[in-house]
Amino acid sequence: MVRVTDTTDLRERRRLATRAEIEAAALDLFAERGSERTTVEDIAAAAGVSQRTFFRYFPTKEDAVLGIHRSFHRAIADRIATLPDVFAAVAGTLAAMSAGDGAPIHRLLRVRYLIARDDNLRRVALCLDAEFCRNGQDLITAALGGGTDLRARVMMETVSVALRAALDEWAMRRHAGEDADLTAVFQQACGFQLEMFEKLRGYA
Amino acid sequence: MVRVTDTTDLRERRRLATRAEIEAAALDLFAERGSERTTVEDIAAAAGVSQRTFFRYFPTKEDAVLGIHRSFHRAIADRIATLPDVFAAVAGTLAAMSAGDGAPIHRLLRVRYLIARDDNLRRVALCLDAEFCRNGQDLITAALGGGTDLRARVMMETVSVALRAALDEWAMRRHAGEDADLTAVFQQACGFQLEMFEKLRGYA
DNA sequence: GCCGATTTGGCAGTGACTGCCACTATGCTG
DNA sequence: CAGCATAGTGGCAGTCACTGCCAAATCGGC
Repeated sequence: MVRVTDTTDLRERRRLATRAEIEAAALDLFAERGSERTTVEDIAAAAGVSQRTFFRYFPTKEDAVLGIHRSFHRAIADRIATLPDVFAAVAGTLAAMSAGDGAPIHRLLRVRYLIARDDNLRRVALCLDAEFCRNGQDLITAALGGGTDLRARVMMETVSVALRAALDEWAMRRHAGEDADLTAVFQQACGFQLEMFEKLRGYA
Repeated sequence: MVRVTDTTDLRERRRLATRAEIEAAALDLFAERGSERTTVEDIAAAAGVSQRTFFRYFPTKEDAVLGIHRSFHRAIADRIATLPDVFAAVAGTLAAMSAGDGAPIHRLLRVRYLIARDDNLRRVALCLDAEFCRNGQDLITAALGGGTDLRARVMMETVSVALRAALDEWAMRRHAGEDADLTAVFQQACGFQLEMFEKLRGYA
């Protein structure tokens, strides 16, 4: 996504270039000293723009690095909209991403690794996940028809747990040198959930 | 929890009274105009203290109303520490609370209803839930022994989903006049999860 | 009634973010 | 190619959350 070239409009190109520059600067600074010890002024200066301009591109400093996160959510939501099986939608997106040219997955890896070690960033990412769940919830209730809103919510948030945990685990393992597969880790996380409910069936 | 009397120390009593006053003021103001449209100055003035003093009692304005939330988490964590079955721990806490004198559950009801309608508050509460999950995760790995940290995380976060959804659903229903039972709603939420994984077993 | 510890308020400062205004650059039009 | 509407940028002032610091008041024990 977000290809800097591929557009004839100079203004548009410039805009995308600036955006990319800010994102890169934020990524570097966050990795270096953490998001809390980095000010918007720092990021803006590193990207060669004013603070005011920074806020025209991103609403918060955390948002500057969470772009892939957002597009990742969008990709999953698109799948959910067509086939309303949340597990399949996530697994499919993960597989498609792993099979792709590698750029998005590398961005995701870097950001997820950052998130895993940065409390502030993790909080913000968690809120984004919650937003994503609300969207997905609406898609599911729209597709499967109304009735219990609670069911759709629980479904979305439950896969979201497995997905989030898998992303963190994957990022940590990859950073440690292992060549972990995202889809595999996700399925492992789902496996733990399944196991929980296998035991639970005793109660209910 | 937080009994205003029951202490001989006058200072301590005063402190608790001030704390309770601030909490009540925040609760009222948040209910009236939402947490974002309420400033710390507003809360402090309503509670009859300075802004500086407010921040000696609570680190953020959102924290002023999330006290029960915290003690609720503590109660669950205590149970997990003794018996490391997360479902049982949550269900047990819920049952004990419902059976109690009613004060904590009414506070919880009010706050949860607030949270369900206030985006900002919901975000903060979600972050508290995440913190709670991290604690619980540590307790589980400590009790059940190490190995996969991922499993403990997934377990905690998965029950947390059911719990959070149940709390919201319960608060909404109760506010609508129905006399919904928290434990029952929680079990319903868990039931939806179980159902998900019953279908999932086809894939795996 | 005095002393040490606690609590409080005020004030200045930082950092996130917004609204406003003037300035510049772009790209379209005659 | 000059001229103009529009988009993009920077600066500035302002609000709000939150912190550190210092002085005044209060409390509890002697």
